[in-house]
Amino acid sequence: MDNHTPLSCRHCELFSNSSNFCASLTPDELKELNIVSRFTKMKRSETFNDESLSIWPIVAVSSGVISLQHILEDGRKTIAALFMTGDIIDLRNASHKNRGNLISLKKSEVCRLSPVVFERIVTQNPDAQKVVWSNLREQVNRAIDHSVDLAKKQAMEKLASFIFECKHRQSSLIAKKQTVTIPVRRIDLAEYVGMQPETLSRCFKELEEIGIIELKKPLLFGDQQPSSPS
Amino acid sequence: MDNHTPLSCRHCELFSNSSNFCASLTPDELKELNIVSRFTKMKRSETFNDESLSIWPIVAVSSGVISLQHILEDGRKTIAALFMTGDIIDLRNASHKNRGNLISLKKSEVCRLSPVVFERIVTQNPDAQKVVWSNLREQVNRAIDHSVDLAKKQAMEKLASFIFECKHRQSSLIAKKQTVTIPVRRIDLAEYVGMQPETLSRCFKELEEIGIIELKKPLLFGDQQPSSPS
DNA sequence: CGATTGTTTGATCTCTCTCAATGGGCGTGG
DNA sequence: CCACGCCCATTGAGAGAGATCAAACAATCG
Repeated sequence: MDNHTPLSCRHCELFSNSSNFCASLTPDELKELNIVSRFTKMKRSETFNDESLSIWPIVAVSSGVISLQHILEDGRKTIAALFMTGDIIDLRNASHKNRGNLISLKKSEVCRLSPVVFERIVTQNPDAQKVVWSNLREQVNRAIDHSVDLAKKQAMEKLASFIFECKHRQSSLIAKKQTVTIPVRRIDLAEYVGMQPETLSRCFKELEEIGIIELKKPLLFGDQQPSSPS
Repeated sequence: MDNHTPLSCRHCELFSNSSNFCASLTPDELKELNIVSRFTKMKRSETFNDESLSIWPIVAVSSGVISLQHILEDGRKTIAALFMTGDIIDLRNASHKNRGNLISLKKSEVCRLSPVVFERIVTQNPDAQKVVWSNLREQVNRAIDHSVDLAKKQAMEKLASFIFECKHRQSSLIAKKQTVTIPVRRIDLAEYVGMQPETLSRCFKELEEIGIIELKKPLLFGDQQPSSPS
């Protein structure tokens, strides 16, 4: 029965989780899309090059974290958005000027989709359309919420917001435990929330001293148990 | 020949400008949508109330500026996004917690659309679908760009970015002149770019002293002639 | 196991926020 | 149409939060 499923899709989160795009496709559509797509594993700091993006401007994130980075003239870097499992990155509109770079922040799996077939399927299949649109609106909301966080003056508030953003994104996957995994490095987090790594470190330290959170030892992609501030 | 066009649509920007949503509809679709929609004029600081938004979570902006404001517990206000002519605000996903308030920043005209009919038309009509989808992606990009601007440390850079954002949004409408109209008040602008009105005022002053820009006298919704910094 | 990269801590500086006060524009009401 | 009042914009002086610089420590990767 599973013979219809393309090999590279069998273990993919996007296919096996019903709320994701590929799970909403018919077997034929899935097969059709699979043929013109490229399933790719990425290491940390691996970047999508521009030629690849002009051919495949649509990227579905299967696992890991993909960042959209903007690099300013003077070398400052900013992580404008974070994409995680289930997100469909659509860079077709952004083609004009500095759209930024797509860079993986850890080991990730992505599927680069053919825009032609993708668009046809979305037009044909109402279920797929719903999923894509819902995800896109989700991205708008997240980006707007992120703007609000960045506009907030206090560094501590930004960090708290980020922790809750992580919790919110993970709540659908994991059971409701008091642990939040921060899936990126301190430096990346700092660039995402628009502050310096040093300041971020001080905030973590302060939160831990007050007793609001507790940091796991390995600290690399560490976990935390926050109660509810703000 | 124009008898098929609903009265309230005849002079609406969304109908008369081909790049907008209503212009992509068939006469029948337009009529159908018009019946279940509410064309509304809004004054400055007028707010969409929650009941209205739960019935009509989709708002098309015909003219003016609509802001999405988030109010924090301690009273600080943040303008998270600005919507202008052609934008289709879709708040269906945002229903969970604090989605913020939709507030008009000047005299505006909006059309509140029925989600049911809207969704059906978008599913049926590929042209309409393209327009809506494109606008949604545009909103994602704008929100992301805005995040980048907010993350930038320098106040001057934020202001410069905003001026160019205005220019970019107006370029499709007006001829290429060196004038940019800032469609909102100083206070609103300050809340949008995440700084204080005082700081903003100082930035304008400095830009003018350097000779980069020139402010029109009436200053209310004033114009400016920027050359190209950054 | 060494080299490299990331994280933390400390001290100093600077930009922006805050508070306060003045002046100008616009809308309201006469 | 004019006068009043309110809100917004501007300017100034002071303080605080975060940025920056520098260096030690921890962790990862080959």
